[in-house]
Amino acid sequence: MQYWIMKSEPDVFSFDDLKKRPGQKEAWDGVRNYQARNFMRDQMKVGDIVLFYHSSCPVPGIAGLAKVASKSYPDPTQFDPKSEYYDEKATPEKPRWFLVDVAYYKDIPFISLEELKKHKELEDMRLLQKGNRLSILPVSPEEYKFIMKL
DNA sequence: GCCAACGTTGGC
DNA sequence: GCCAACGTTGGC
Repeated sequence: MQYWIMKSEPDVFSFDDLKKRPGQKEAWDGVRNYQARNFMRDQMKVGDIVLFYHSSCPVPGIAGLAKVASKSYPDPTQFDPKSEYYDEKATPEKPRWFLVDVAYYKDIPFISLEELKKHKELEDMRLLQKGNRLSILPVSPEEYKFIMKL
């Protein structure tokens, strides 16, 4: 079992939005970065815990907990010419982009980025590294435990 | 295979 | 809206 951070812009899709979805579940589509794709395709397992992170907003931070709710499968938006995520080089026979379903797991008090930065124990977190732009990142068990005690 | 140009991310 | 960081693209 692994831990992850998945970023989303709350204006586009927030943790509350996830809770309101049918089955409180959503396909994490639109990821178009190979490293992030590889995490979903190769490493995520059903039941992995996801820190749902709000980015590009007035107060960035961890908004709640979710779980990986499916194995990885091809992102259907890559085949849809009308989608903004359409990829003309992808075919159903040779899909390029993969995703997993993510399901609501648990409410926690909001933990801001500012708060995370205060703790020496978290200074090596990939999320906090300078220049990090990946929308999906692994979180170590130690980091997860520490964050849950904040 | 190099690398410059360009685009995107995301905090501030 | 700015800008640093970094990924991707495409010419050579």
